[in-house]
This record gives sequence, structure tokens and C-alpha cells, in this order.
Amino acid sequence: MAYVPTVSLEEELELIRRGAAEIFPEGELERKVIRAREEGRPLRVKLGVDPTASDLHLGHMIPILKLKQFQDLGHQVILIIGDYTATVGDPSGRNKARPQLSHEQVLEYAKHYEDQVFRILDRERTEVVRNGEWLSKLTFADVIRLLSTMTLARMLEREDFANRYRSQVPISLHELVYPLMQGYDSVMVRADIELGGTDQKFNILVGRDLQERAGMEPQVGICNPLLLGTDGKEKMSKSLGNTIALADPPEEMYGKVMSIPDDLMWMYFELITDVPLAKVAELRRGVEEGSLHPKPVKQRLAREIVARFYGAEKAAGAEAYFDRVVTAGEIPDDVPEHRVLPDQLKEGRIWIVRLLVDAGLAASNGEARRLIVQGGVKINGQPVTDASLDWPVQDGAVVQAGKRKFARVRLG
RNA sequence: GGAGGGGUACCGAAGCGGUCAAACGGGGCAGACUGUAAAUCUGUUGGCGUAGCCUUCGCAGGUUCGAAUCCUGCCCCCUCCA
Repeated sequence: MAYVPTVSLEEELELIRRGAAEIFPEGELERKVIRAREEGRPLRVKLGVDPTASDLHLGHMIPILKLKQFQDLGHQVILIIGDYTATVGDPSGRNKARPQLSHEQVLEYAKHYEDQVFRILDRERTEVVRNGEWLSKLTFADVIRLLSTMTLARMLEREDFANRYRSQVPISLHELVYPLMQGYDSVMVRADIELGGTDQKFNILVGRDLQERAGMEPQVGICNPLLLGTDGKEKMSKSLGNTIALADPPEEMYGKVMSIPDDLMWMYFELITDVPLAKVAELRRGVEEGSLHPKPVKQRLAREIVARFYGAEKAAGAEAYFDRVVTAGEIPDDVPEHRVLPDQLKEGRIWIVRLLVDAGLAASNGEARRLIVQGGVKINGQPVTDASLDWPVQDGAVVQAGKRKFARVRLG
């Protein structure tokens, strides 16, 4: 497939550099892009993902979005499903070994991964391969040869390993092989460019070495910064509970974006949206000078992000929901219904605590009591203050716990 | 194989015979305020129709009026030496 550029060289380079924390070596990227233009040959852009978890979040999507950008520019993108590497576990940035996954587990995750990723990428124009296709065929002699290209000293220069070594946290031998496996992938797919987070720098550099030894031109690495989570302090990660998941429904995704610290908006704009950087800088200046209110700016961010994954229509719906429910404190119209059966009633009444638990608005009686005592419970907008209340059930009444949990009561 | 360290609530981490449903921090939840589910402040954070009771500090027993704390056995994790 020939490569026909759709934008100027300058524009293309600017797009590619957007959101990149590091590009190495700097000069080679430009050279490769220029040559691709001259020869009409698309760049081969590689991203390897190890399917190690079932629920993806925005942090996982950063390099995917970058890949999408290359795809839109007309380049050939290659998605490597690390079915083999995942069973080893990437030690990058870790302070202990990753658990090794079984191959079956990985294949299951992989399927889910692809489903999510192709909400963004064009499946037809993406080369999807599994690294088990070649890694499983290596003989022990091949592996030894591969190992001989790496030195212990170089491995131990890495900060993560150095730290572990120094603080006497074990480093298993199989972990040392990981970068070589990833690098070998680059050889096999003849990558021009490899994407990844900054934690992938070492692995990507190993890929360059291996390609050179194999007699091909080494790839260029483009690393994105690690996306910070909704707490604005730590990188987005499931275990820290600061994620915005791809599986989150539009309203929740929108709300979670609205909950990030104001300062974090700029990183999200740059990495997740395609709002021009000049515009982002302008917004930022406005907010910092006080001439622009942060709320509408963040709302735009939330809209852009939801639209990215769900489309403009769902994004508009999520925004309307937010304005109504969160800002105005109104009751949404699609409140889930909760059915109260006749045998749960005592003279037409039900204990309020029991109702909250039954309707899923509280996890236990204790929590329901707490909500009431703290003034978080309302029936049809009227605060409930007595936890021992036996409420005369009204069909269609809306029970609210906290700011955004609702249930509409139905009799029968 | 030998020596040592450790398993406490959602997470981290105190407690080492009673005053422990268990300090403190984080997270969560609620309220106030606000510009949003930002920030800040306050409260709350095992279960039970709750001035009381029940279950919880790796598991199973034991000592004791009384055990997260002491003893015995078992399981699991980690480090060092080999």
C-alpha cells in the first residue's frame, strides 16, 4: 500500500511529536518521515501490548491513540498482542516481579483487549499479530544467541533493576529476558517506529540493538508520559483505584473527568484529545490568568474524551446528564426502578433502612443508617433524618442516597 | 538443607494480657462550602431494627476470670547463608 501524505511535513512532525515525552534518536524520526514521503512507503509503527488485565482504562489507551494518529496519517500500524511476553511479565518500572500468567488466561484477555482497542483503531488497516507466532518457534540455541547480545552490566544499569538489586528484592532470570523478547518482536515486524510509555524506553532501545545486529535500520522510539490518574498524583492504575475505564458508561466517564484536579486538565487535553495544542495553551493561559472559568474548560475536556470513545451524541447526553444531576441537583429521568413486593410491607409501610439496602443504595443496614444520620437520604427531595422511619410507600416516589444514587419505588 | 523476619479491618501500618471493633495515614462514603464529582473544612468508615448483642487481628487447638496480644501444632509469604 503506497503512502500518500495528506498534510505537510511540518504538520505531520508536529502531530507525531504531540504528547511525546521522549523521541529517540531525535533526528532519525524526521529522516524516516521524509524518506517515507519520498518513497511513498508508509512507516511501520509498532505497539506491543501484553494482555494482563481485563478492564482497560484511559492510561492503556494513550499509545493506542498515538497509533490511531499514525493510522490516520496513512502509515501502517502493527499491533502486537504479547501472548508470549505476557506469560513472562514485563519487569519495567516494577519493584517486584509481575505474576506470570497462563497462556489461556492471556488469550482470554487478548480477545477483550482487541474488542476495546478497535473502538479506536481501524481494524481493516491494522496488522494484528501475536508474538507467540515467532517466539514459540525459537530453539534453545536461538534463545542463547539472543541472550548473548545483552550484558548483565547493562541490565543492572536500569533504575528498576538497580533499585531491586540494591534493596535485595529478588530479580528472577526470566525477567531479564523480557526486553530481548520485546526487542525481537521489533526485528520480526521490521518496525520503523515503536511506541510505548516512558517506562518502555529500555525495551525499545534493546529493539534497536537487535534490529541493527539483524542488519536492518533501527527503529525510533516514541514514548508518551504515563497518564496520571483521577487523583492527579499517581499514574493511572487499577490497583490505585484512580482509573477512568473504557467500560465506564458515558455519564460516568464524563463525571470522572470532571472530578480530576484542575491542573491535570492540560495533560489530558494533550494526550487524550486532538484539540490543537495552540488552543489548549490558550485555554490554559485563560484559566491561569483568571479570565476563563475552569468549569467550562473541564466540561469541554470531558465532552471531547467521551466523544472519543462513545461518539459526539453520547457525549452530549452525558453532559446534559451532568448539568442536570450534578450541577443543578435534579433527579435524572432514567432512574432505575426498585420494586417493593406486598409481603415486604407492614400496613403499607416499609422500614427506610431496609428499603435503602433492598434498592441497592446502601450496602448494609449500618451504611444506610449512616447515610440517613449524615443527611444524605432524601425521598422526593425531602430529607429523611430518622433511621427508624417506617415510610408509607408511595408508588413512583424517588429515593435518593448521596448526590447521585437514585431509585424509583414501584409497588407490586 | 541451615538461620532469621513476617501474616492485623479496603490498602499501608501501630498495638504485644483487660480501658481493642482495634491508634495513625491513605482510600471510600456523607455533609458544608464552591466553580464540578477541583480545592478546602467537618463527620463517618465490621454486622445486627443498634443505650445491647454477634463476628473479626493467617488456620486449628490450649493457658487464663479475660487473648490481636502468652503456649502448641499447621498453612502461607519474604530475606540471608548454602
